[in-house]
Amino acid sequence: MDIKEKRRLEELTEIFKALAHPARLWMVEQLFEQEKCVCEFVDVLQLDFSTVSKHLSVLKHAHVIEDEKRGKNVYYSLRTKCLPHIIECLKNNAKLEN
Amino acid sequence: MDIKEKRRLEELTEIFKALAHPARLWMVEQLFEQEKCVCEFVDVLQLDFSTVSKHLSVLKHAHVIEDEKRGKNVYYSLRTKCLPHIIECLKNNAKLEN
DNA sequence: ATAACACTTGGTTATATTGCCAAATGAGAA
DNA sequence: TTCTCATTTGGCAATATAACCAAGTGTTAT
Repeated sequence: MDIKEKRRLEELTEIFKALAHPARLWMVEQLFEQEKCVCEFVDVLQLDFSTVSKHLSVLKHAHVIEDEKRGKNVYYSLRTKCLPHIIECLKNNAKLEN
Repeated sequence: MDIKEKRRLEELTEIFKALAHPARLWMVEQLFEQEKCVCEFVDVLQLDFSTVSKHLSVLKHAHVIEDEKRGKNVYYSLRTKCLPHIIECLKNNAKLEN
């Protein structure tokens, strides 16, 4: 396995890592429909503001979401457009297993 | 967020967690074409036999792969058939980013 | 300018993950 | 039966991740 292949795997892995947390996955799903600001997540998740912010940062670094500051708020939106489809695939797969 | 929704998120998260490691992701990709036994992975990954076995166990618990013992060997094969498609989606997405 | 607001960043502790080694298992060969 | 061979399991140390609190940043309101 060469260095380029290792890099490819690490980049892909970073996306899966970003999605591998219930709070992050939930936030990503919330963004399927429309953008949200950080405070909207904090209320529902019952996590510290800093914790939610860090989770969003992980998703942003993996290029799954992107942010835009407008006024006092930072709005996050979905960047990886195929994610709704991916989650649908996995959900259907899970059904077959039971 | 109710208990059922939490469970759904955790199950989905388990799949992403399983894929969130370079060695595991690589092994899964190797299974796109055909089944493999554990020793075939060990040689290339340069990891301990026990380590590879544990990685495969994680993927198996997430229902991403399945195993079948035949003779002296254990053969692993892909169970989540949509994975090649999913990885293709993410790869294309990454391209747009650069 | 100063205060309030919506975040982000730094630091710390608790918990989870990963890797190796050594020992256990289970099937086929001798 | 006893001996390999292929793999799994248990245990431990190193590293990574996740949560909170406190402090910092940048923007808007007063």
